Parts: sequence; C-alpha cells; structure tokens
Amino acid sequence: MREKTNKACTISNIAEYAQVSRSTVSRVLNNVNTKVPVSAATRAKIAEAIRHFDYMPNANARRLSHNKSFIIGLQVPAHHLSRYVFTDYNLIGAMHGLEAALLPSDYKLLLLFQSEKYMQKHEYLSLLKSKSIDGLLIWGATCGDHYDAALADYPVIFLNSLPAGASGFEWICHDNHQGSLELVGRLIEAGARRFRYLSGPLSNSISLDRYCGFREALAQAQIPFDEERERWFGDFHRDSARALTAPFFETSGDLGFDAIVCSNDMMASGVYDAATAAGRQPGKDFQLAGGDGADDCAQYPLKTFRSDRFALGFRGINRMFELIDAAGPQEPRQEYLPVQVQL
Amino acid sequence: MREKTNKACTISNIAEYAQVSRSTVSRVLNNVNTKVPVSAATRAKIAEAIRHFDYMPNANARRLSHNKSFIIGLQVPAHHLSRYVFTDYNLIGAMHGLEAALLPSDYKLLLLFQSEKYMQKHEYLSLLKSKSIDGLLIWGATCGDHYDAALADYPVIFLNSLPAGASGFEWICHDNHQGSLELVGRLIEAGARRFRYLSGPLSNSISLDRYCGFREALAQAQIPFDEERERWFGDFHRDSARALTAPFFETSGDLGFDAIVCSNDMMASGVYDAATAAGRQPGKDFQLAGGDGADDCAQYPLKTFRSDRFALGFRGINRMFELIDAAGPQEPRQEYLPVQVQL
DNA sequence: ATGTTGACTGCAACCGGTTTCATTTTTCGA
DNA sequence: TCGAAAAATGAAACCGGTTGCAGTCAACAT
Repeated sequence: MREKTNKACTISNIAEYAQVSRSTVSRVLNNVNTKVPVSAATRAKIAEAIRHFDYMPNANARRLSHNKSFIIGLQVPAHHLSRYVFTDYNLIGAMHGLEAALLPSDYKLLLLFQSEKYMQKHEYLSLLKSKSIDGLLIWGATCGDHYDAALADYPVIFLNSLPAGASGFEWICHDNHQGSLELVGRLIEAGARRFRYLSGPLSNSISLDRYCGFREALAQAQIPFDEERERWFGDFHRDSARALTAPFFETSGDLGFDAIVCSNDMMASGVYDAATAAGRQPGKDFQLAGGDGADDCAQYPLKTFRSDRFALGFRGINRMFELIDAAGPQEPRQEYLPVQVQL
Repeated sequence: MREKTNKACTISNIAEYAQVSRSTVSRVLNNVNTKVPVSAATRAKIAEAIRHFDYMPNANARRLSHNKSFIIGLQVPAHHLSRYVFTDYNLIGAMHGLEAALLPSDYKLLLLFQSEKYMQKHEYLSLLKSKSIDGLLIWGATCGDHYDAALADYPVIFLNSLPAGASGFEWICHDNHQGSLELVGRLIEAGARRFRYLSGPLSNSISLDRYCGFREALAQAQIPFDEERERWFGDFHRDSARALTAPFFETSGDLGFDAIVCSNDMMASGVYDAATAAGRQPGKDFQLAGGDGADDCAQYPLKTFRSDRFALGFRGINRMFELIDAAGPQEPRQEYLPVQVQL
C-alpha cells in the first residue's frame, strides 16, 4: 500500500466544512427516501464538501444504526466446491438470477461453505442472530442436514432442494414432482410399459420428488413397478451413469425394458452413451428421459423437463427482500416453480 | 417466521442481569485476546446471564468499534458464471484454499460479480473505502480491465491473472512463464523442432506469460518461430480446440510440425481428440503439451505443468490477513507460485 | 400588523459494542 | 502489620452514522 490517504473522513468533517449540522448531511446522503426537504443551496455546499474530501459514508456505522447488514448469505454444500460442483449448472444458473436481482439493490452476497464445523456450531443461526447477515439462502440441502427450528424466526429460504422436515420453513423449488409426472405420462402415452428408473441419491429431495412423480404416473396407468429390481441408483453424473448401465445393453436380444427414466439429464446422457456404444438407439429401441433441461446435454436428444434456474435465483432474492422488509412474523411460503416438459 | 423471540438483547441486558458493568461483559466475550483478567466468579455470572438470554453480540456494533467488517471480498468475472465457468477448475481449486484458510478465522467471504456497472462505478473502491469489506481478492482480471490506482492504498490482491499495469499492485500468480519455459525446454531436449502454438486469448495474462515462456525456450535453442503462421488462437476450451485443429490433421503425409503446445490442458485435450480422430497418435507422431495439470484432463496423456490451485487460494487469504493486520503502508509484494513440470 | 403555515435546520439521543483510565480490592513480601 | 504491586472492576468516551423533536425563518393570508 502506498501513502495512506485514508485520513478518516466522517460525516462531521463534511458538516464542519459545509457549515451545517451532521443531521443535514445525513439527510442529503439519504435524500432518496426522506420526506424532509433540504434547500438547494445547502445541498450544493454539502456536495462540494463531499467532493473536497472524497467522502464515503462508513458502512459499518450505517449497519449499526439500521440494525441491518445489507448482506444476504448464500450457503452452499462443501461438495459443490469439488470438481463436480462446477457441473452444477443448477447452481450456476441460479447465481445468474441472484446476481441480477441483487444488482439494483443495496445488498451483497456472502458465500458460506457448509462445512462440518459450520453445521455443528449452528453458525447459520449465529450469523442471523448477530445481524451479521439479514437473511439466508440455503442451496442444496439434503435430508441428512439438520437445521435448528429457530431458523424459522428469520428470513431463511431453502432453494432447489429441501432438508427433512422442511414443512416449517420457507422454500422455493422447481416442481419436480409435476414435471416427472407429466413427462412419464407422455412416455406412457407413447407406448412405454416396461420401465427402468435410474435414480439420484435419495438423500436429495429432487431425486425423491422426481421418483414420486414417476411412480404416480405409473400408478395412474396401472403399470406395475418393482422398486427392488427395476430401480438403479446413480450419483447425478454422466460417467457413473454410463458405467452403471453399460452392462444392461450387453445383449443382442430383448433389453427387457422399453423406457429408462433418469433423475436428471446428466445421467440420461450417460445412459445414452452406454446405449449407443452397444449399438442401441435411444428414442427408437427404448425411450430415454431425464430432467433439468441441462445445457450441457443439449446435444443429446433426451426427453426431459426444463426448469428455469435463473428464475429460481431471481425469485429467491426478491422473496428474501420481502421477508427482510416485513416487520412482523411471516407465515412460511412454499413455492413450486413450474417446469416445462420437452420431448 | 414464527413468534419473534428476537427480543433485542444487548450487552447491557447481560451486564444488568449479571450485576456487572458492560465493560466487564465485553472483556469476558473477548477474553481470548485481552490482558485484563476477570475473576472466575464474575465469569460464571456472566456466562449464566448469556445462557439465560441466549445472547449473541451484535456483529454490526462490533464492526463499528473495530472499524473493520471482518469481510473479504472476492471479485469474479461475470463470465465465470456462465456455463464455462464451471469448467474453471482453477477457480474451484482456489476456492477450496480460500475456504480452508478462512475457516479458522473470523472472516467471511463476500462474492462480488464483476459486472459492467460495477466496474464503471468503481464499486470495488467504494466497498473498501466505506469499510464494507476489509480487503479484496480479484480473480481473473484481464488486461482490458482498468482499476483505479487508489486501489493500491488498500489490501487488494490480484489472484491468478493480472490486469494491464499491475506493477503497482499486489498479486499472486502461478509461475506460468517458468513452467512453460521448462516444459518446452524438455520437448526440445526430446527432439521437437517444428512447433505450433495454440494460444488462449492474449487479453489474459496467463496466455501471455505461457507464450513468452514458450518463445524464450525456443530462442534459447535458436529455433525459429513464425508467429503469424504457426500460432493459432483458441478460447481455453476443449470443443473449440478440437474443431479448430481438426483440419490440420486432414492429411496422410507429413503434418508439418512435430509439437503442439497449448495454453492449457483443456485445449490440449481437444487437440488430442482431433488428432486421434484423424488417426494420429499424440506423443508418438508429435509432441502435445498443455498447462495447468487439470483433473478434467487426467485421462489424457498430456505433457503439462501442474499448478497448485489450492495453494493459490490459501496463500491469497493468508497474505490478505497480513495486509489487513499491517498497520501502515506495505510495499506491494508480487509472488509467483512454483509449478511442476509433468511429462 | 399579525397569526399561521410550511420549509428548512440543528440538537441530542440512540444504535451496541470497545477501550482507556481511574478506582477499588486483594495479594503478598518485608 | 503495613505498604506496594497486582488483580479486578466500573465510568465514560468513542466508533460514525440516523432520526425524533423542537426551533427558526420567510411567505402568505387576513
């Protein structure tokens, strides 16, 4: 650092230089939202003083008076930092939405990594209680996560997936159940009867919701399904899905199924690779469906339902603003964002 | 939100309940770093009061007294949010380092998106001046970015890549020049003479440094290189590199080169794909080199040099702590992290 | 001329901690 | 047993803003 030009410059310096009171300076600084008028002459004097000192109000003092930090926390699972995270196009898409919604506001985003220690110390609660953050967005909760019920007293929104017992909390998710229900319904209409299901981890509410939608579609058509034998488990990623399903195509005869539904597009694309490598043609030899509408899988001709990730982030921030601005307690709102089936 | 149990609880409540002064409560709360002792009996009374009220000190008040926010900003280019970002294993790796270094500290990470507006308003400066953040890490600067010189007055560190005129700023980068120099030196030792270079955008200091290392290695061996004809440009990604270089393998005769050096592994892997698709064998028919040591390219037998991304993040935070703690001005330190050639 | 209104501004308290300094109490050696 | 040093605590100022309330002053109607 060069010479410290950071001569502490406070509102008092400005007031003195402009020969007005601190209150008046403060009023000018916040002129936007105050009803108290300030004369043009005074405004000019203060503007000049601010220019002279190159003054910038102290954010922490402002935070104290407002009893607000103007910061929203975004908690992400630690594994989202792994190599795979970056493949979390859902998070990335949502981030675009967060960014867009935050831009015109005074708020900033604090990135919180959900480590072991962090959860044990209930740090998410501490941050809220201490007013270190004004609200918390929780991305990618899994049913193994336990959150303190006191969290419901604060502006907190679960995004995209839910922990167990989320009924008392506020959340926004894609309508995975409905998407899966519709999508599978279409497959049935198209003639599919013998299904296989490649599920993501059931600790994830997304897998669960999609699977339930799948089962409901089958039930409506009175198609039986043997969970034990006809459901397989993957990890949301392409490589493992490819490896896992390759053996099922190692036959020249009847495959034993006429449709594979996967928890997401990444896995479906893995299945696609495995099938084509074995000379089978998805869409012809059997139906292949995923979920998400992932750009990374755009080159694969998958049946899927598309979720609007940008909207999730955008809506998350704007709903957060509502919660923060709401003076009193709010009934937790739980919102499903519509998805669009794409064949 | 349910019933607000957030009855504002301050240090005064605790003091009153425990029948001590606010100063004493404050001392107990910060017992770690104070030399003033507090008797065990008093400690116990205060602990009881804290438990009774479920008290948590107000972070914003603390921020004001300390004149510190205990927040470090991390600025990332907006394009890092795009689909590609996810392939920025460098940022992800560094984030692991940031996280690890932050964990034992009091500091948190504020995520700042480098939008058009943000740069124009010099918001990075405002945040520092207003004490909204205590320091700023700038990831992925390009030479087109213009930063205010006043930035040098604050704890600011450029990470991984640099803007034009970075000499007055503090930064930490991998030693891309040296890595490239050594790597290409090895290729020459192995007999390579006719080089092609697949560069990333020159607006990125990483591309530039690596290219310079390459040229230096050639110069040392007195190998000529025709920049106009023998250098190609890509965008750091696999697909474009594959498409770009495929035509060069559309011959059954002499390729016209015996080594291709790329700005990074992702592009090298694209070249690998293009070559093998055309029946050529990298490593045998010609040498193929990249840079980074990317996990995503681990399955490709590339010659490369590996950079320690975790270390970059970890070091970045710890150096940041030094800068923040340093009372006075600091001479900007500019640090190259060693890389390791891998054949 | 006078009362009233509304525009404008300042005083002072407040937000909730931290920290310096002075004071009181205790400990302990001589 | 007494005095000095060490331990423990409290009073009050301070960090740098915001804001309710009261007061000043000019304009305007009567």
